[in-house]
Amino acid sequence: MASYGKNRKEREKQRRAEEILLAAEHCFAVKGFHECTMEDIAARAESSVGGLYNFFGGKDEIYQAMFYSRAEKCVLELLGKISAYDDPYQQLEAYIKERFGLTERHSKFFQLYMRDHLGDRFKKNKLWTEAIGPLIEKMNTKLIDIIQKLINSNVIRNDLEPGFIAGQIDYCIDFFLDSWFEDIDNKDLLNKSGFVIDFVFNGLTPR
Amino acid sequence: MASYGKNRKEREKQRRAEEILLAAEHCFAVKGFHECTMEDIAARAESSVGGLYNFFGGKDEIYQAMFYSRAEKCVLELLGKISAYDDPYQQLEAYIKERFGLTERHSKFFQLYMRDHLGDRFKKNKLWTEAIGPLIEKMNTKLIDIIQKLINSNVIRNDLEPGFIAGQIDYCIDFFLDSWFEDIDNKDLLNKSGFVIDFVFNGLTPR
DNA sequence: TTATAATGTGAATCTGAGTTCATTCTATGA
DNA sequence: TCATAGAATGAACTCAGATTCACATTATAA
Repeated sequence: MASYGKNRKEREKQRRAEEILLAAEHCFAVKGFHECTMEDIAARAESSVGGLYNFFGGKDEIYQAMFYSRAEKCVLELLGKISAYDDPYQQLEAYIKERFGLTERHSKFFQLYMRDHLGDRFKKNKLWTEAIGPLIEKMNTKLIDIIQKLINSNVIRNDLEPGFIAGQIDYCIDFFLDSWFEDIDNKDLLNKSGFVIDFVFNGLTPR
Repeated sequence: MASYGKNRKEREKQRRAEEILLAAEHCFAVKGFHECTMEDIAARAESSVGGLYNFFGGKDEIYQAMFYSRAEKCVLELLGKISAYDDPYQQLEAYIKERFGLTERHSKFFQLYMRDHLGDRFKKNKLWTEAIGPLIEKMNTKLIDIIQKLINSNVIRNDLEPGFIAGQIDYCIDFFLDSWFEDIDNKDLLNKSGFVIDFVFNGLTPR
């Protein structure tokens, strides 16, 4: 049957495209966007340079397709984990734990994210403003929402902006992530979430 | 007198070279290393492309000369401010305040630093490992030293690694810096140092 | 089996940007 | 005034790397 075969072809093509994205993810993460060549990607995808163009329009398109699909997946996973809880404190814990989990599971992507996109934020290019930005916004909104509930129930002090608190929590997490990347297989990240909770709630003052 | 004229020439050359670095600093900060061309720099320095090569060996050399001179200056300024105090708590305050001050005074440089070097850390290139790394190390050692004293005198709790605390403080500061860069002329940074102190010492728990 | 479409290949082409260089300009010092 | 050295200029050169393309291979469907 014609349509059956066509569907299989479709899936096959999808699969091959995904393999290319996987290769690209690795190469971009290791070298950064500019230093990574189409040959690098082709080699890792066990393809020829020209072959890549059967699936994507060019280097930029590969980068964007790969980057966006990863970012979207991460955000969905994160929101999924949070929604397993009703209690906002547990949600906050889940958020922090899952930030670590995501980084462990998608370490290549986050390596790339840090490498290229802490700079790209300033560039305000299309990929960022139209695709990635909204995703991050969505996550941030969720976190602020949780924090607001914790303020209302007097678990968190009420004299600070929820947005400010959300940012500070994220940066505390980022500290661990950055340290982890500098010595990637030494320590397991998941266990660090307790430290973050402790630090952001109790601070440095002795008890 | 010959030697007199020669010295003036020297100084003139120095001055012109510094102008070029200033132009380069701007261009690199705005576009990032790869997107910034020699023509961009030449235009901003009111020079021709070829003219730049009378002062520097090439694009890389310009970048490195500029980057290192800025980094060195910043570290010296920071250490200078700290050494004005004997009391470690005041030193910590001075550190935080001066981190903000530096960023305000050298905003171009720090914009570039964030753009390119949060990625370059992973690259471990020569500029980083031999020049910038040691500078940062020096600053970090100083901060850890201060924190250790505060732990000893029971101003800071003693159940956390000083290195960990130093990192967390830096990341709290970075949060403000990043926010500032996203809306650069809105808020004055200097006033934020109180927030950092408050947050890292008291945390989120209501009093 | 064979026609056809899809995919793979890598050498050739194109492009953009860093570097070089022959030449011109400017300032110094005799 | 004139000779010389240093600086400025920008067109030409070079080269890495993205893209294209003519051709080969493979898989599907009749």
